[in-house]
Amino acid sequence: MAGARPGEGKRENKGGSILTLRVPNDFHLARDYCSYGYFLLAPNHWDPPSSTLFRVLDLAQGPTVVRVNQAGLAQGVRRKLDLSLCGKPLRVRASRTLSRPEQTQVKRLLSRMLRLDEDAAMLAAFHRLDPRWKRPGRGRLMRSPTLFEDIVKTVTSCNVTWPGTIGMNRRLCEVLGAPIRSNERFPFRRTFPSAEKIGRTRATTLRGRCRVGYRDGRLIELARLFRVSRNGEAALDAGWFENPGTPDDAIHDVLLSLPGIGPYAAANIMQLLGRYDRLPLDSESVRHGRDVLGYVGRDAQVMKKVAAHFEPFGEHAFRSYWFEMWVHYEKKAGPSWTWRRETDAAQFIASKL
DNA sequence: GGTAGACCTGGACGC
DNA sequence: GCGTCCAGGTCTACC
Repeated sequence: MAGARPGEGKRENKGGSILTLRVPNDFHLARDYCSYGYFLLAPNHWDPPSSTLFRVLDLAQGPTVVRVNQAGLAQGVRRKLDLSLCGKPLRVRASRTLSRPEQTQVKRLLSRMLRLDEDAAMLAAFHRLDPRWKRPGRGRLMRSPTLFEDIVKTVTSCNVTWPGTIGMNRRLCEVLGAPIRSNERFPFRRTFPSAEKIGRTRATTLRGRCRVGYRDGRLIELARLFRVSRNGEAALDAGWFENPGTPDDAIHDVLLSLPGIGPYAAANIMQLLGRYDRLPLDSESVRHGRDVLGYVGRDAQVMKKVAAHFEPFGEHAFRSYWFEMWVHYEKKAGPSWTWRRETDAAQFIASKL
């Protein structure tokens, strides 16, 4: 189990707290953080030369930036991973001094992002079913620190090209995010906006300044459903979605009933919740079906063939599908941990892949 | 249940 | 620099 025990591995640096976060034996920060496209979306930032993850977090006593490294890493952009780093602890530097509860909060949020609590038995089962990913150690998929952010990122990735998604997320943070208090230079200085903040934002602001287009009303509705009221309750309880005991079908049905969420988005949010049996089929799936799997026919026919191709992977279908596509991207653009957000983003358009 | 068209933005392209 | 076309998933109306 990962995590900094209270009082363990914690130091005060001149600018802020330093924590040590233990990780599972097979965890590699560069490989496992740069495993899903959201690692390129604000307020996440990956710095390839220093193999450092920067992230603005909204903590109990205000926003802070954390810098995360894995112990023993070498400087400079490297195409080949040093897998001997697997399992080495993470060094987390905060931009300010954190209280004890905030240290626990940082641990919890980073653990969700990096899937440090991923079920080891499930990972092993995935590798048995699809041995292609055992040796490279692929299995974890990066996600956001909160379910709400994952949902907003999914909605802003629908019906838009990837550079558009990058722009929407950057502007959501710039316009609605809470600012950090620090004179240091960071890639981002504002949090991802909370459900409370988006829920009380005007549609004209979302459309005009964040340029989310017709998604404005849908994002506000979603935010109001996840917004915690004064009595501490929300119309939608994130804990219910995150609870492993909640049946897959129940979650899927609720997701499909939410504004802005159709079959693709619902399946994608399911995988972000660690439920990998559904495939979020979209135009990328069709491209993959044609270019990599060699299928022919109309889009709908190719999509059906892609679904049938991954059906034997059962409850691990998404991971097999995703890493197959991800390796294809890496063949075109180099290893994901060498990608830069702004300059490499344009490559991730179906027509160019 | 299946299909068509509208919804927006940003990039590519032609002039 | 301007106008046009196109890509992208969801939603609604219609058959």
